[in-house]
Amino acid sequence: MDSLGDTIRKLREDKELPLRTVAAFLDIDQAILSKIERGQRKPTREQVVKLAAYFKVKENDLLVAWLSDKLVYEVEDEDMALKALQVAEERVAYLLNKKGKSK
Amino acid sequence: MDSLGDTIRKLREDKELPLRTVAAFLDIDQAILSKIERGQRKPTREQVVKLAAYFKVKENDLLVAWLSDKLVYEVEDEDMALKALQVAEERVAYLLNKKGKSK
DNA sequence: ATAATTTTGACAAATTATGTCAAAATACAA
DNA sequence: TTGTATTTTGACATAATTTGTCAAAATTAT
Repeated sequence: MDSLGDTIRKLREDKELPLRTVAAFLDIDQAILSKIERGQRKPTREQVVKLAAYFKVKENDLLVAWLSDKLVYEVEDEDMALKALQVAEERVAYLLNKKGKSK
Repeated sequence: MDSLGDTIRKLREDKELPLRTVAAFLDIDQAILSKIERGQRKPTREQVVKLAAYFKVKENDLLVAWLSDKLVYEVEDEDMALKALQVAEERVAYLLNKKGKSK
């Protein structure tokens, strides 16, 4: 699976658009978009949503990539990264279950 | 599994120590420790390490709880929280595998 | 070679995290 | 009760991190 940056770059290059154009749509400097595409910066949630609309791809797909990027970034230099992710998963599953039942 | 805050509170209460004492050891105001124990604030990594030493519990156990707290916090109000965690897990597993092989 | 695009890095602005403080609330003892 | 220790709360200050701009350097395409 590609990183979010790779995905965005591909989408942009497929349409042969310069950074300038997409960055203008996002209302940011092209320098940032360049960095986002190469994983040196993380886009905001709003930027991801805008990009999904702009490129007409599923918003959720891009958001999953964006969120998981952030998660990986948060744990990547920790020894117990995997374990922490597993524990987090358990807890989220538990929270979701609880919320589901309360309806 | 308990949250990190609950764990810390139990450890402190077992030894019948006031917030003041442990907070002094951490070199922070007791107000913050109170909030940490109730999950209103997140401790720093250094504070977690110090606490593990102070209470003589496994540092990794506390760090896993701390990290997973942060992960849950990061995704909790997103619909695709679980999916994002799973993707992140895959990626981390992949990264670990790669690192392992390069030795 | 030159024009367009992308990348880089120094810096600024905005946001979020971390902390202090003092007063209010709570628990506990006398 | 009354007083005393402890905990909690919230307003505010400070520090750290994120997000952004800008202009120049590097790269790519004509």
